Amino acid sequence: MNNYSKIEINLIEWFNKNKEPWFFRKDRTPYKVWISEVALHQTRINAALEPLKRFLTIYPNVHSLAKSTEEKVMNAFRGLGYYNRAKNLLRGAVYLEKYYDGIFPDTFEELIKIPSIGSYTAAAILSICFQKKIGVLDGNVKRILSRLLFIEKEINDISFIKTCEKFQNSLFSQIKLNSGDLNEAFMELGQKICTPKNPDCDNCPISDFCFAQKKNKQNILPIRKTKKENITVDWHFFILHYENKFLIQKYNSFCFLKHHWGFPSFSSFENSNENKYSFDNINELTFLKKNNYIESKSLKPIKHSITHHKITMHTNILNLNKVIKNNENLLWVNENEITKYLTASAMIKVWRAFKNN
DNA sequence: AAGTCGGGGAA
DNA sequence: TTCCCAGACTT
Repeated sequence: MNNYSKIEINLIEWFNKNKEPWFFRKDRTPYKVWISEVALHQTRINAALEPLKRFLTIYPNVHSLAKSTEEKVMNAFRGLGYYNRAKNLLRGAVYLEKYYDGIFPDTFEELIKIPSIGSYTAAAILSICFQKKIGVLDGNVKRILSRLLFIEKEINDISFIKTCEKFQNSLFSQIKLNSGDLNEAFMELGQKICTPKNPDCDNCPISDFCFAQKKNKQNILPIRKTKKENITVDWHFFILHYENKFLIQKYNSFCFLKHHWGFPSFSSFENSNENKYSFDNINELTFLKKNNYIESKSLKPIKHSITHHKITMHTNILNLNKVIKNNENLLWVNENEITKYLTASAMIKVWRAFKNN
């Protein structure tokens, strides 16, 4: 038996003993695998479980998703972050309806043309749903292979990827068991054993084949690009209160959370004197210039982060004595309606802080 | 090839 | 607290 076979058998055996009974592993239709994989991109499984369940309940199939709207899909995706994924899921569903009558194709070339499906998601769908012999290459697998094969190239370097793909082609071309299981085994190994820090090599089913482990260098791999420096940001929100309503607006061209609904706000950045406003024209919100409010109050600042921005959120509550006119980007809503509009975690944090105040 | 986009869990 | 990372798209 060659090493590829041993790796396959050891991994599958380990997976059968240790796999988690995630709900999204029960019904492996291409649609559910697609949505699940996209929801799990760049996020921890535990954090994604409830939002994913909710999304699949609201949109149980391609057709229901395809006929929805961007705003509703983003709200169904709330809590998961990277909301372009939600918009791309909608685009993907529309594309599937238009070109495939809602039925998933089963080739790599066709799948990656669908919005939101890249090489990772295509390989996941092909192996899990169609038993195609193709390896997925996500962050987990890259980390494992960097150690297993001792790849000292920077992760995502073209030669790093080539080395991984060459190994996977050899492994999967001679696979005897289920290729979807083998892919999931790799990823779950990355979550539980071959972790970013302090991998648990003693309990690793393939440590006998791991070159990094032989050299005791598993902790220095994979090699990553030096990360972008954090930027400190102060983000000021205005909760405008008039009778029973609150003013929210669409962030069409703001620096954060584009296309989300939120409270009128502006950000100030370190090393910059220029503030970014969530409203296009400062005259839209005359309260900032004139004293149109009866009383104001501030909440305790809240910490938040968006990619490399370290944000302190400041909330000002203003009780107005006259209403600011609506336009398409400004909306007065009551407490019950507002939760339908607030999608991003940052905004929900602000709203909760206000409610608990 | 590089920039962008959220969020929470681990250390 | 700080650090870390489970892709795809646009330019």
